[in-house]
Amino acid sequence: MADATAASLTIGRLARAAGVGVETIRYYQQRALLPVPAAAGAFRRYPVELTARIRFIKRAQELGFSLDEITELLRLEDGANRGAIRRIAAQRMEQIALKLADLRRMQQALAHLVARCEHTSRELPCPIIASLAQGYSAPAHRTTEHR
Amino acid sequence: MADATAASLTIGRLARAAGVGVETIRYYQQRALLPVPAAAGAFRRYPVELTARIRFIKRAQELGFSLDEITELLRLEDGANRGAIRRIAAQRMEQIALKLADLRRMQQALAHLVARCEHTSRELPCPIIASLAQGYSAPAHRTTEHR
DNA sequence: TTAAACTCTGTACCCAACCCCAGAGTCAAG
DNA sequence: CTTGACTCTGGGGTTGGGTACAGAGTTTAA
Repeated sequence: MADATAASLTIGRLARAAGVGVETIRYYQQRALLPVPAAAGAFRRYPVELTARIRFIKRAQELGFSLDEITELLRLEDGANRGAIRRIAAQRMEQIALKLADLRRMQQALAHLVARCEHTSRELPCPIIASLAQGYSAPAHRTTEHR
Repeated sequence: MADATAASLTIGRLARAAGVGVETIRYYQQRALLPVPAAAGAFRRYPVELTARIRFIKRAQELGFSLDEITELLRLEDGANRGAIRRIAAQRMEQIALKLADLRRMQQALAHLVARCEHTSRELPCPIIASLAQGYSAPAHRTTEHR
């Protein structure tokens, strides 16, 4: 008769309850996003409350937070330090703004090229190709995006 | 006598001329984005024209094309098949549009949360945290299964 | 009671686009 | 002719967020 107060789940049930895979839970444990309960017998048992914690993580990911950022948020989970929480959110918004600007630039450039390509006579070279062949900007230092 | 028309470079010089690392060139060779010239003596020699090809690749990357897409573009480099070229560009624009929509949703959600956080009394829980704790929308797949 | 379904630990692999290193050979300037 | 800068091949590692076994032990429902 285990205690009736803290219902507990096997890792598989917890995973299903939270809508993730077992491996994900173990991975989060490695990343210290989730606690590793002491084994009761051969297998570990997980309090149901962890379901909410996993959902928290997943929801934050939907908003684009990295697991590192989520670790921070989780550290502030009690909500006591709103300044810190808002700072993380603001940082994330700034990253988003940068990425948006980036994508809008690409979109513009592409739209421009495609439009030109549609209106250029077949005798002239394709403007998309031509532009790519010429327009490479600075080799200042590699600027390939990698978030 | 070696031809005076086709000046040739060592891989290091080519890399510097194109503004990339030697490793990058070798990598592009593996990906068949660049030809591997037959070795003349112990080392290979690269025609200067490859500089333009590398710049083409880099410029296309700036516009967000993947190396796979660039391979396609390079296959169409002569510009004969504009329809195909435009299709690739259009695909890329669609990817960008999707990503933009995605980011705008995130931005909105975050802005909303931060604003609420700023205007909520200190007695109530921080809305950012509270929302994360609750709002997770379950993923369609993987309820029971493993694939 | 027995077989399916689960859990444990540990390691390896996936993607993209490279970067870095070792060790041996080679080329070119002084 | 030496020395230092380069090139070759071949392998490994990086980041992020996981996924996929392998092999052994355990639980549980029929």
